[in-house]
Amino acid sequence: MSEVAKLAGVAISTVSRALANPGRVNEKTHAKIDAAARQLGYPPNAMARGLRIGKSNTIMIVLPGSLYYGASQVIPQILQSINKALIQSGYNLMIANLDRGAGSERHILDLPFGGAVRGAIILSSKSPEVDGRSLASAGLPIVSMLLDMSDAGLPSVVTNDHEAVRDVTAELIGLGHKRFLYLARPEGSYHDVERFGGVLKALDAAGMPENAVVRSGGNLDYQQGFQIGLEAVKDFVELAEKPTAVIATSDDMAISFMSRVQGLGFRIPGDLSIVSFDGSPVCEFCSPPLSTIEQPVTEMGEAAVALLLTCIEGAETSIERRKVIPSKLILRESMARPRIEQE
Amino acid sequence: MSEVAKLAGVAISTVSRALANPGRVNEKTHAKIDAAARQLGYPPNAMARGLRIGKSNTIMIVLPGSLYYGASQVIPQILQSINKALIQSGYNLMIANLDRGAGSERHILDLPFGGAVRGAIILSSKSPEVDGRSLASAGLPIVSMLLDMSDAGLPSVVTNDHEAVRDVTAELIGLGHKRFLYLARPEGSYHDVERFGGVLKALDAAGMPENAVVRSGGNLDYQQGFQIGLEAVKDFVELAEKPTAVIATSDDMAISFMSRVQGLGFRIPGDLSIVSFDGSPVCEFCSPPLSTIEQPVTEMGEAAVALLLTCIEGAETSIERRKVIPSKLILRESMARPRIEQE
DNA sequence: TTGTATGCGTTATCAT
DNA sequence: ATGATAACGCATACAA
Repeated sequence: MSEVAKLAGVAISTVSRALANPGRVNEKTHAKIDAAARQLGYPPNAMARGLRIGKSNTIMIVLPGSLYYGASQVIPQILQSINKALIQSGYNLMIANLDRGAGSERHILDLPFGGAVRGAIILSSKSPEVDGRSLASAGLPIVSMLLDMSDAGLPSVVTNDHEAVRDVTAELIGLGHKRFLYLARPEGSYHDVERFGGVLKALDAAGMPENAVVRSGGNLDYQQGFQIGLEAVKDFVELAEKPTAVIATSDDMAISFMSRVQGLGFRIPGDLSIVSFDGSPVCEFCSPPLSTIEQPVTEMGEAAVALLLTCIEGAETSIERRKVIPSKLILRESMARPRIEQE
Repeated sequence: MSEVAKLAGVAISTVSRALANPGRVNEKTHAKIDAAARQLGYPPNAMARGLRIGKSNTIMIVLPGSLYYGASQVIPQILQSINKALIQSGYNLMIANLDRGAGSERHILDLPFGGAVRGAIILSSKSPEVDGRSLASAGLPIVSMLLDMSDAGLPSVVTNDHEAVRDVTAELIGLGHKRFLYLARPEGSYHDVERFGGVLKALDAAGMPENAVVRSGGNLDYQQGFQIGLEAVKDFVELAEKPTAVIATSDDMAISFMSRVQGLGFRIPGDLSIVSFDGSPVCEFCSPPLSTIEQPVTEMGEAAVALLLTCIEGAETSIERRKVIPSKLILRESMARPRIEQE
């Protein structure tokens, strides 16, 4: 910077002003400085700037390991939309994986406490915590995504999990289905509560009993979606009264379930209708093409960034605590009327 | 840090030494300093440290937009393995998307030139370049991954694209196949050259003519894998002499091709054998289960990190220019003998 | 082994 | 509107 100042014939502080505050410097000198900077190929030093102003321009995304598996595109799409939105506002994106073991938690916490990051987008219900330090205690703006953590004080961006599942269940009921198999996420998790609640709501609205739906997979703490689908097939074959519709809470579960259950001779959608959650592009090419509830992850990513930047840039106005972006049901051949009317 | 020094009753420089160079300080004082630091919850400031030593501890991964789509898990798996390996060595991972438009290129270049990153892992053949600045000219250690850029002077981590495709083609020939359809990546790209070269090599070795294989999809510059598969179906139906085997260069292409072509009444593997590339977990649940060449992306990520850190930490020894990690052919039902012997 | 002092590149405060 | 200067938090050369 001092070289730029020398070449432009001004003081170093003037250069700083010209490059940072576009308004506070004479137009002519500004032009001279710009020219000098370009000529010298002057690159502003991010760390010096960060040290001086006490703030970084890096945002951290906290991803649980469980999100990394499967055919859905949530991780790539989210990363892409978030990064794009951040760059437009002059921020960078840093990845923080929340794996098992204190090592990753410590690393995640070192980032904000070391002043390296300015804000965080978190996609996990459990926030890292070690040695009494937590993400929240770092005094860092945090936005939750996918999961509603607004009760814990975190602005959240979610989709309408409950209503979407309720609606598709109602749709299945309307088609004539009376017994359901529900492939669950870990029991008690946000998504499990919301989505299974949607099933129960629809049953209730139709005057059907809660035991019209059988759960599978929810007792497993952490695993691949494909595995849940395979386990669910075992549960399915043991059921005396076979469900005619399956509601899966991820495309992976649905895909492995469908594949295996077809191998056992069950016809889809003849014997069994299936609908799942996520909206992976690959669902279109399953046989039969799989109905799925598409999560608008791109929009959710953009909304999360917008919310986070609002927190960071400290708009006086009270920030939104919870933003819901509706999902979209994509109907395909895997859903139909049950072939055999029950009872 | 000064507070820690005061509490421990030592000078600030001693604290610095104790925390950075574990050897150069008395054991007793070290303990005192550690205690004081813990008591105060002292977090070292990453930016101040970076400014002082002139180096950052952040690594950048440059991802082309084209990698983001599809059912394969390359992006998540690579990110996970790279990040894990980096953390173990005390580095952080920053994402840089190489999208179309100069905006993203400029942003990518600002990172190294601004001193924000210490090294880069690049998964694209075209390195960003704007205003005469390029990634290479930033004087930054760079490692290429997936693509062999060792000719351009970049240490590279790749899989054995050529040999893997050659071998699987030979396997198909051994099964009795005589005509092939090849679903290509963008023509002339590294992967296209390597993999299609493998097909030709196998044909040659079997004394078969080059026109035993028909290419599809390579004329398209940039698009989703699924789309290539759909286009290929159009090409396929127009062929007078139908191939009996399809070699796809991504699972996405294979999945959409297989889905559509089955819809037209072709039987797999009866009428048509299919093998693809990537090793996505979802292939196991296709109907029929899809043979695929599994890219060892996790090991490749780890190797890329190891290579990059070698460059950074400047081992005197000459660094490896090209590391090949072999892929693994996963044979499933989509490959079989052709039902109808030709001619 | 430990303390003192300087500088990394930038921004902000205070003069001019 | 611009220039001089201090300070951000840390690491190191040097002195003790």
